[in-house]
Amino acid sequence: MADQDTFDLHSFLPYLLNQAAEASSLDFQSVYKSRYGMLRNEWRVLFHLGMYGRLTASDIRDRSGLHKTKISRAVQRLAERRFLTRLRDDQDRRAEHLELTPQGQAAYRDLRKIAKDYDEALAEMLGDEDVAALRRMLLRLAQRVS
Amino acid sequence: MADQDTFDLHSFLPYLLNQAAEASSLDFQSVYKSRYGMLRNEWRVLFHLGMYGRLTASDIRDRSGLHKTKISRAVQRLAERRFLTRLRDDQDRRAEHLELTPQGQAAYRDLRKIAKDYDEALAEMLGDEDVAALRRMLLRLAQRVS
DNA sequence: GTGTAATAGTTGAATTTGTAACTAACAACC
DNA sequence: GGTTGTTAGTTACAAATTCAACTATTACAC
Repeated sequence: MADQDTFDLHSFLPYLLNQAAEASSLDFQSVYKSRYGMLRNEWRVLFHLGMYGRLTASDIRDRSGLHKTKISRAVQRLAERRFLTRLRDDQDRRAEHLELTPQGQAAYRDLRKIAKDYDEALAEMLGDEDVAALRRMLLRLAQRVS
Repeated sequence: MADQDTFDLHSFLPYLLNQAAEASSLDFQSVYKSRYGMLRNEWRVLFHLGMYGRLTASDIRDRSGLHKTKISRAVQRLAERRFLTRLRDDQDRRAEHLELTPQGQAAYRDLRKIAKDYDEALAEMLGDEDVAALRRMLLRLAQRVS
């Protein structure tokens, strides 16, 4: 059992990444969940629309890597709750342009502020570590892993 | 829309962490799924037992942070497939001691080798970045975020 | 001992996610 | 202008996760 080999689960990158991601997600989740009853995919869609303005579901998929069914359902719920409006494209009637309502924009600005503060708190927690290098490495890992 | 403020979703740590974690998890998932038909919680339980030897479900919960229902169901499936055995404790008959079968140990060693190689490939992909610092920071974030 | 609380682990119902199939609209080719 | 292929987005069904309730056992107080 547990024969000798230098492997430690707790320094295995996929495991570490998951633990860190889960912990920070849960923290931030409690914010958008309690304040706006949103789910993870919903705040992601909200943020994309908040940052880039009017987009179609496909635009969001291309930018976020989120699967189209997740986007479809997130958009549905956000529309029901009047955070965004859907506008059929006249040229291509398959596509829909999504845009935040004033209420959606307000929620975006509110959450963006909180996200920013939270991000800064995380960075501070890392003390004198090189947080810029952390972001660089995470981006690298996210972009192409295999 | 998108009014001026310095916030970028793509450098937001919880978002980056999730993207990186998801990408690397999916990669590694394809290994244990195709080779042993395991799910994520199952390889985690397998690894804990492989590394530490005989443990109870509660031990695993304490060490991994996994929820007890996930552990319960993972153990059930691993036992069905003869990767581990369950032994009722005589002193405390609520508790069960879990231990890998020879087959479970073989799977563990096989996956551990692959994990190690994969981890090294990830580190290599990061080139001359400070991977030790990355692990340190992730551990820090995982341990207590808020 | 008897009653109450705590712990180990399981189960069931409600949500959420993943996968694949689907509809509708456009594009391109003949 | 009809056939074939592609794209936008939705829906249906299966699988996985969450949450709360549950059983069985132990611990503690009196």
